[in-house]
Amino acid sequence: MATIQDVALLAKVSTATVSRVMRQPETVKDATKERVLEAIKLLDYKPNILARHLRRMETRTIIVVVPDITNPFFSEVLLGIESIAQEKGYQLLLGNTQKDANREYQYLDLLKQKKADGIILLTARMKKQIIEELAEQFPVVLACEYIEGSNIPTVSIDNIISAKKMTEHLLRLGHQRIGYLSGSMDIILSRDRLRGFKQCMSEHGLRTESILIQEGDFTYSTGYNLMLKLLALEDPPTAVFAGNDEMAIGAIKAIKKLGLNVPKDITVVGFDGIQLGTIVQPRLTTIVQPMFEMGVQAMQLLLKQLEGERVTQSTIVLQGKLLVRNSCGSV
Amino acid sequence: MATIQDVALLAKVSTATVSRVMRQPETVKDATKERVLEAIKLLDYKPNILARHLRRMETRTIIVVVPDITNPFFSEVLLGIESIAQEKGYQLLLGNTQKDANREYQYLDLLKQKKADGIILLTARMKKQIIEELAEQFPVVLACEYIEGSNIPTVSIDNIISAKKMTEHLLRLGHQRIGYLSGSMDIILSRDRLRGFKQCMSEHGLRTESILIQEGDFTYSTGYNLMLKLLALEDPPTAVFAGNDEMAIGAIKAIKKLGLNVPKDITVVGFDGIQLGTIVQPRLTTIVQPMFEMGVQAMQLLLKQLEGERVTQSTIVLQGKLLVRNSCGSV
DNA sequence: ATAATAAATGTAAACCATTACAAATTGGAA
DNA sequence: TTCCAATTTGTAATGGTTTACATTTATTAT
Repeated sequence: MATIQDVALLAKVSTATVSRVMRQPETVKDATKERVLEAIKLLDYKPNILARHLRRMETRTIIVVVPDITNPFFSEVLLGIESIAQEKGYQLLLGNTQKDANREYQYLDLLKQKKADGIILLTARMKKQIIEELAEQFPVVLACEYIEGSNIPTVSIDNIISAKKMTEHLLRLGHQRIGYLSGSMDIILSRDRLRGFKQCMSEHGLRTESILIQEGDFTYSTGYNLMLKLLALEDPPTAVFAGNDEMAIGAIKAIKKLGLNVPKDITVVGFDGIQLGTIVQPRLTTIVQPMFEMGVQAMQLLLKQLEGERVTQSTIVLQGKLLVRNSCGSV
Repeated sequence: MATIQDVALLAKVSTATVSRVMRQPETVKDATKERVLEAIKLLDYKPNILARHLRRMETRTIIVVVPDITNPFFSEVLLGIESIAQEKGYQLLLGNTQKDANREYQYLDLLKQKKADGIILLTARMKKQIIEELAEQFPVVLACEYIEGSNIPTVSIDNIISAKKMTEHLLRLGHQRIGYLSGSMDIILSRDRLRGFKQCMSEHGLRTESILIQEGDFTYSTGYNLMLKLLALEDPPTAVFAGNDEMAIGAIKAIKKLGLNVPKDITVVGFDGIQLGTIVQPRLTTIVQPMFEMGVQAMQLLLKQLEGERVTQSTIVLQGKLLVRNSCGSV
């Protein structure tokens, strides 16, 4: 494969000139430029990006750490990130972790080793201190999940307020006995959603029975299983709020399995706004998160840092929207 | 950030020795090794991967070109690729194209520029000749889609045989008038599936009416729309074979919309075996592709090439499995 | 003790593009 | 024509690691 030397030789100029033709063509005389371009074409020369990376100490690559690529929620955020990255000439290194915190650390190392210029974390189960130290030295953005009491740049929605909105909707429909299917409690965002639910209930003078609150892990199957549990109660809830759409859909399946109807017998609502919610029967009432937009904003926040701006105290909070469809019986 | 020089200085050895401690510890005396390791720890030294890349002319990165990351089929294949890559210490550079052939070319360039050691194409809409030239020089693997009459290493299922299996199943159930919803015809795999369908029909002495064969683009919405079209016929089919699950699910939705029942009134079957097929009502009869396994095999095939083996004429054909569920009424 | 071999370490080139700085060329003004 | 400034081009150092080859040190056999 041809190097810049070969081009220089063929075009009878120095390597510096060749480099300039590629990076700042204005500074090279037209005649020379043409000779060089011709040589480049002739040799099918492609600059070795590794050498450039080393010399310029940047890779035009960013790492995106994702807990699970097969989760449509994350892939939508990823798409948002990608759209901006692409536009600005950055590549994405996929940091799939399968929810394993150890693998998160591996990607941090990769960043330290300069394999990438920055990192976007869609999940952050690592020790707060470690991420903060990293963020001092490298461009870091948290998206979706965040870290309590840290001032690392973050993009998310307000899960507490959003969960309240949904709960209020259920209360408006007359429900009083509401079940809650939570994601795993070691994720801040599960806790926030549950908090919003509980706050809203108590603000309306209603107690939340702990038996009605079940902890799952955001998957379809736990939604299904936990719902069966709730249905087995002596006095099952009249409505169920699931911490995400997948669990809600699992819950609906469980209800149907027992020959009951959603929303006639039991109302089910979700959280996230994935496409699947429009396909299932009945269509799922949910909180729509601006997934793509979150990705876009996260990338833009990272870009600022990549361009040398010192970004602190910048937490972008987007709106979650209540989307009423059929699964709550109000339409 | 500390360099190898700093470590060498502190440990009072040469940079070569430091390098060796990191790559072949056996060749360094224990006492020296310890001194070096201590220095590394003390300075929190992380080798600059860019320099290593340049020197060794390898990046331990591979590009995966995906037409659409939000498609669950591809993300499952991606997961398979990732599992092996991870195991062997390779990173994945995400090559999302949004089905745009131009963007495929961009990723080829990236490979030529040495940003990665190899490439796995989950989509290949480029000119055959260009890919073949590339494959001469770099490790390339095609997965899922393939290129006709090319001997680039490929992993796929036999779409013709699989489609035949499904068609036979429908015929066994007594259907004679079968509709077919195809993916876009410019994709080889759509053509293969249709071919399998047609072959099977004619082998059983049945004609395939062209009005019953509709071309879509593998999306839920075209499945829906095309199904409405078929239902509007004077003499609609008693069964519909969709070229993929998404379209099948769209078709089911359309049938339900008109107040008809699947499978009682019309049978619908799909192709792929995505998780969604188990969630919809009725559960979808389909051909299950071993998505994860395809990813695994593709990565292994690439690995062989990365390790210097000259892989030719190796086309891995996996089995698609007929999975009978409720949507065809035979259970 | 000495030679021969093996093991451990060091030296310096290589990887290739970029860029600070120096040198050469060009153009215009006096 | 001469000089100065602006433009264009070249030289060589730089980035940090790896590794072929050379050298030194340790080990074994005689």
